[in-house]
Amino acid sequence: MTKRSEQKQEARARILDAGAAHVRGDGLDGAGIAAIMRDAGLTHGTFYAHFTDKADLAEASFRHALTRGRAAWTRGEDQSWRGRLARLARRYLTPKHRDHREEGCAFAALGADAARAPAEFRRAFGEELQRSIDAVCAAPEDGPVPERRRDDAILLLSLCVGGMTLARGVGDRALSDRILRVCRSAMARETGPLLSSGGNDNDQ
Amino acid sequence: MTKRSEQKQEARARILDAGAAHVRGDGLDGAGIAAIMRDAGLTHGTFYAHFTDKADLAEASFRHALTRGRAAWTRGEDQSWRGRLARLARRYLTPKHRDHREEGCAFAALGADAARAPAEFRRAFGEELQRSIDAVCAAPEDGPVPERRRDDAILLLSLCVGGMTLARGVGDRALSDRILRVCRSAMARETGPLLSSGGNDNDQ
DNA sequence: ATTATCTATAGATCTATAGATAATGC
DNA sequence: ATTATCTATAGATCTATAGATAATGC
Repeated sequence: MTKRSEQKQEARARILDAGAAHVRGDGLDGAGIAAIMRDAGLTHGTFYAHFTDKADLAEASFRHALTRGRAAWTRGEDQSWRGRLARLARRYLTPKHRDHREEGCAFAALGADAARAPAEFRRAFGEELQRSIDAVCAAPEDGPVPERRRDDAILLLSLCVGGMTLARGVGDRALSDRILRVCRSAMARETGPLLSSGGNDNDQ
Repeated sequence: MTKRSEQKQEARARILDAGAAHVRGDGLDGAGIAAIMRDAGLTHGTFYAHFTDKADLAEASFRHALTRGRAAWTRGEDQSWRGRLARLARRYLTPKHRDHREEGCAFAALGADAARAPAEFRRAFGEELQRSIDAVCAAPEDGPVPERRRDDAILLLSLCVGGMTLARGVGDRALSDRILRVCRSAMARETGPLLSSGGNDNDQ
């Protein structure tokens, strides 16, 4: 509203952008407040005027990253369930995504970290995953989402996260590329007629 | 050989056991040398008589965990490719495995950590993954492993790691159980006739 | 005499806080 | 006068090292 609160909100937005990048790039522990604030163009100490502590920032950055990611991914021509699946299959398991985890999927970037994180962060992880499942399933104009389709979304997201996790962990480039290729072509197969729901449960 | 070197080797084995548990439980960064040495029944300072530095222990612990895991998992009656697949499908995506990551699969426990680790660790990650792929594929008495079957192993391991990663990250127990259930039943389906290789490429 | 282990600590890193400064708003 | 930001630092944690101790082996 006022110029002052606008200034503060802009600062907070810059901290969140930097936080989302650092958390995905360096992990929940590895991301340091000093480096995040430097990237946000502020000094270290100011941090505590915006967030109560590091855990607060970690959760906000995680949610920020996923909200942005879903917005980018649900944007596009084909808003149907199959269209979204096809976009996921095409864009997720790529070398580009693998090589830029600081701006990629936060589930893959922070999967192992979340398992060790406090309950509050894991609650956020679950809520965001639920939203991502819903985003895969529900085109806005569609009716209620059948549970079988939700199961399919869970399966495909699991494959995406697992394939990306292994492809990123591996030092050998050839093996890493192969993991992406194998999982991507399975995605393409699955988003065809092989899903348990037949992939077209909404079209009967 | 001598009593002295035996004593040292036993100490090293205890450090490795403790290291494998801490690294999987607390992550590469979270695992502290002091706590590991305490669990091994030694004092902090002795550590450097056994390993050059923390990175050395991290890699050795990671390999130790996977070597042990494969030994436990390749033991059993049915040593065929389908038998091993079935065992993987039955035992990996379980609540018990999810709830005890300190003694479970190191790929799932350290997936995100590996992506940020130095090249040396990622080389180890790739080599161990290659060994695990081979362990899934190759029953000792079988002939040469067809590449299609290796692709299937990569796909199934990716699904295992991804499902476990998400199930562990999620705070909500019901959602976590659902992820395990969905991925496990897909595993069971895939280890049936749906794999690209037909699951029986060795039986024609 | 050698060596496996122990005690003590230096040095680096990181979170969080306290007090100062400078720009906005009444 | 209020508040967004900055400077400086306390306190905690962790890796790594140096020097001492005690058990084994020649």
